[in-house]
Amino acid sequence: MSIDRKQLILEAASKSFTMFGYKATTMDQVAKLANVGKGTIYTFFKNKEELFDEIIKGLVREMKVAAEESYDESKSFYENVHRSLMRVLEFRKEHQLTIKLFQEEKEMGTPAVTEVIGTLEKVVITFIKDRVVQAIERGDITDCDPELTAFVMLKLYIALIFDWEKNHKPLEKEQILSLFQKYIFDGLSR
Amino acid sequence: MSIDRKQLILEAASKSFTMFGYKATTMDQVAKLANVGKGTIYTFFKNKEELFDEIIKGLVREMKVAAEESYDESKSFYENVHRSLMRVLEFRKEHQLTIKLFQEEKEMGTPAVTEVIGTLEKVVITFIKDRVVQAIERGDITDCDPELTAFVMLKLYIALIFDWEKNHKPLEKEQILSLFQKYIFDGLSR
DNA sequence: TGAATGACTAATTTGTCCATTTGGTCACTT
DNA sequence: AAGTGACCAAATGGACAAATTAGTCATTCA
Repeated sequence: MSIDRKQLILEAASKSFTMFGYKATTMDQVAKLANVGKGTIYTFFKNKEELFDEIIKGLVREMKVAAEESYDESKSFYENVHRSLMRVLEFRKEHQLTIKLFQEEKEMGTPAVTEVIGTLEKVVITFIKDRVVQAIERGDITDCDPELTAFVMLKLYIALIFDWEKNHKPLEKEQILSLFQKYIFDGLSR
Repeated sequence: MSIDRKQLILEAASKSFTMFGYKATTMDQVAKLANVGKGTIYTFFKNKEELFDEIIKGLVREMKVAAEESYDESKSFYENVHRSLMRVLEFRKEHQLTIKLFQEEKEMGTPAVTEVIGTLEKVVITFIKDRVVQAIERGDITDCDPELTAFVMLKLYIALIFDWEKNHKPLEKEQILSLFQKYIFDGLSR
């Protein structure tokens, strides 16, 4: 049996997207990186955008699995957020790709990237929202709008990961976690 | 004494920036709107960018005065944040301008606008930071990194004002205030 | 014989003019 | 002396050409 060409292509494309972004990676380049003919790519993927979407779908799937694995019914909501966040932050490769995509979205506005980020955010918010609903039912957290809460958590995460680095040195994983605790869970009041 | 032409120009430009953004307002247009000759503008302002900067300086000054007026030493930090936020949200005209600028920054990346927003954020963060330092000293809030806290507060504000509207109906002033209370001050924990 | 390929084509992007617009000046008016 | 708008140089936008890139398909070869 020959090597799995589809996998080779996915990995090559993923690497290229991470390094150069969506717009700047050419299909020729992906073919070269994957050591396959360009035509081969098109036997597995209808076009560039579908190749991109499949990579994102894979990323979402892995993230979801990771977040679900780290979920423990018996632990508190905060504990679970902590563990999920930790797991997500440890996905260096996937994380790097999303960072690159956020960059490209911000400074070039590539439509395919904008779209992907939109769905990515929707998926994440839906995921968090469901957990928030459970947490409210269980009485882990105070009553709140689950969608809005998920939205705020995601925005806080993005702000700490992407925006803070623009003018300051990056935050450590542990810092990000403790900031989540401080701002979202405990609050600043005495 | 004739009418204050400088003021006329500032108001006309401000109005035009608010309606069409920085790039799309022409100096001819501003002259027409202000009912002055184009040359007159250049007797008061070196160029378009300086005219823009003066408008922003004015906006910052007014905001600062408003925030300072609404500050009351005898009240708690949260109470003061509440009052300042309320005042800022009531500046319809200035608020409209900043919204337009944020839009232009996001979808066209006009350099002059990017720069202005950068300094605007710096000013706001410095302002909040100072208040946070005081609040910590007074024991109003738990110990925290003042800069990071100011950053988080600003980002939360921007997320609620600008980003939430992309996919949901705008939040009311009262909602925004209560969300600040919920997420930043009280926390979600029970 | 069918999976893989890369030369080929169509479509998109980039680069280069030129026409138009716009920021900025200044001789002239009031 | 303050104010102006015709004027000029610089920036911008649009039309067209050149170059790059996405996507196809006849050919190869295992």
